[in-house]
Amino acid sequence: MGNTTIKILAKELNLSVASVSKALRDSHEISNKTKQKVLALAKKLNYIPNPYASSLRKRISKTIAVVLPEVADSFFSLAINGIESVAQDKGYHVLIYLTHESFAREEAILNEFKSGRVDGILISVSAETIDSNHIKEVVATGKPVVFFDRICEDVETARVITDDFESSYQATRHLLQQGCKKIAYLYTSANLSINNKRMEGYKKALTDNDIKITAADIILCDSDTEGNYNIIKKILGKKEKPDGIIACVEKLTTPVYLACNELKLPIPGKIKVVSFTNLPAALILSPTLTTITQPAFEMGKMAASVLFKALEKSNYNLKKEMVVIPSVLNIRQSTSGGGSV
Amino acid sequence: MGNTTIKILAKELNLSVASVSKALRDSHEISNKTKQKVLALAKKLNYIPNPYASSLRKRISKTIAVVLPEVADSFFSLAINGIESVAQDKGYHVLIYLTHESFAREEAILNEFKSGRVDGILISVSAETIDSNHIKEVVATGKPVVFFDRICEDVETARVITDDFESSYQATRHLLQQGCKKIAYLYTSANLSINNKRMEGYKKALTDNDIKITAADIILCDSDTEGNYNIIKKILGKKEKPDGIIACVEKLTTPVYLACNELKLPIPGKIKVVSFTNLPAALILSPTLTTITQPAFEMGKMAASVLFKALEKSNYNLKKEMVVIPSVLNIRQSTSGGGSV
DNA sequence: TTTATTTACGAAACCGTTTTCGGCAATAGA
DNA sequence: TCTATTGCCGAAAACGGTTTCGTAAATAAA
Repeated sequence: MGNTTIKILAKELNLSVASVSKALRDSHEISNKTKQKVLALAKKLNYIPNPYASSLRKRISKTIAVVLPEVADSFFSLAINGIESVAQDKGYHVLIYLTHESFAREEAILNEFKSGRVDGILISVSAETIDSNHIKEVVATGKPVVFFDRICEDVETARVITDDFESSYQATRHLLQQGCKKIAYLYTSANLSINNKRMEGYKKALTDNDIKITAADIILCDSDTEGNYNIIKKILGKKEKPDGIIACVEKLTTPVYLACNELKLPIPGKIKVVSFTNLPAALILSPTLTTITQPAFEMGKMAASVLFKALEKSNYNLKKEMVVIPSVLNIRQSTSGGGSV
Repeated sequence: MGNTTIKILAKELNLSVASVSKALRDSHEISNKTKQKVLALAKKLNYIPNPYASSLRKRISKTIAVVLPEVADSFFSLAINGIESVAQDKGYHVLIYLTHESFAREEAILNEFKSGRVDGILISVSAETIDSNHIKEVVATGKPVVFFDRICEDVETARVITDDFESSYQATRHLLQQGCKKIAYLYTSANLSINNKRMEGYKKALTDNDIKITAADIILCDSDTEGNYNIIKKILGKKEKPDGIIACVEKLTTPVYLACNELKLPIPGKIKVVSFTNLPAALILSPTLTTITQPAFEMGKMAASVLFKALEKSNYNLKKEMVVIPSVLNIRQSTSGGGSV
């Protein structure tokens, strides 16, 4: 397709390709008069530089990668919005990759980044990711990598996270203050940094309040809603059932509510519920849901900003960079009352 | 960063770069013995081809673009999952662009696609998009474009949509059957194909049931939740208030429920509600929400599949291609009862 | 006036890969 | 034995920009 190239512009203007290239990049080596002519013709012919030719020569792609587990829940949706908005501002393009929580895919994707396809990487690791060599290898090439939300503790690079420990601690304490005696902690993956931090916060709040931690109250859930529903129903069906629940990811919210409805366990009367979620619908659940909302958009934006700082000044040191943006506990009906109906 | 290139492999093996290149692409011109040696060394040195060099030479980028208004609600999140899954299967990369419902951005983004950065485009147009020349221009270059969900009627290219008219008709009829006499239709943008189709379905259902259409019942909403809340509250505060609501986009759900709560208007007792949404939380709202759920994931997947058909066989004709994947009406409590509490 | 410097441009190499074309040797066919 | 074919490989020209370096003319400095 007869796309206009620099060569065409050059011929048309009786200039060399070198001069045209420089004129387009506003080089001081080119007179204003010539620049005007070049720009005018470029505009007239709707000249659009071939990005790959440019990338090849300059060894810069003006592209970043965002690798995510999935874009199913509202957290990553909002994060993408944040990331994309700053990327667009900076004139960068964003490639998106989903690992679907698979370590193998994550490895393959990261490996490809050594090729120079992208200038920098934003990543939130999969739930299967225990080993982090694939990431370390990319970091070792000098390409800036910034973690957001789900990080690998043992990789020395920038991270943008929220205060998982602290917010989980607060949520647990809140439940205790509301009269809960036996709080269950629901999670979905044993090796995610965020889950561990949240679990630690939960445990700390319990021990700080002289409540001993019961292994049976820490419940590993499934990945599908149906399975989780059954798991939760089983837990809540026991004689020694919890009177409080912390759901550490958004998708556990629905099965929890469903199970409570099914078992005729009134929230917050018999059981109080708090969930890590960004769902706007928390406001219209019945009862309205007490949530810990993560600053998803801000985290995406911040992660991208940190990345661009590294891209713009090559000497910028990402190793020690760490930004913590606090989550907020929104207290609503699902945890109200002092244990009474 | 001393990335291994074909040149390095060639020197190491005493071969020409041409031969190495051919060996890597499994050309018949190269003996098996040589291929083995090349592959072995490539693996050993973790050779990763420079994608931009390849793209430049082959004039193929192995990349597609997905342009979306935003990734805020669950529809586009699910669609991205669908798209990405087939792209990854095909070995393609996906660039994501958000227009944030701005026509100007959409234009700029589309214009850039003439450069060869991407091989094909998946697009759901912005709410501001009335004129479609920017899309026609890209189509005219021969680059495959497929619309999904939000289409431009006047651009001749493939489209993957859902049955907006039909499902809206069904939803409206359902409300009528449940006893509604005055149904309000809430929408957010006047020039979106999907909104128009839905509105037509709504109108047709009314006239088919001998109910005359009242302009005041067709309500243009805002883009922010706060504003919508006020608008809806005003509508529902009037003496001649509706007894049924169709919310044509997901984000209208929360303000509708909030307004009803605030005004002590029981759902479905005084007013019945149905919403176009994919929110899993519809199940745990109180009352549970009757929804029209769009096959978001499937639409994304299908749109990508259609695009790849065009990418794989260049003679494939997208002009007439059109896939309609039906939405489904999930009847729940928010529309139950014959008008009684 | 002579020399030094600046201005404005062009030739050519280069980025890493792909592809065309040509050629040499080994094999097959006559 | 001589020719035709096949198998295997390399030289070189692309792809479309960017960048280095050289240079002629114009200007400034001496």
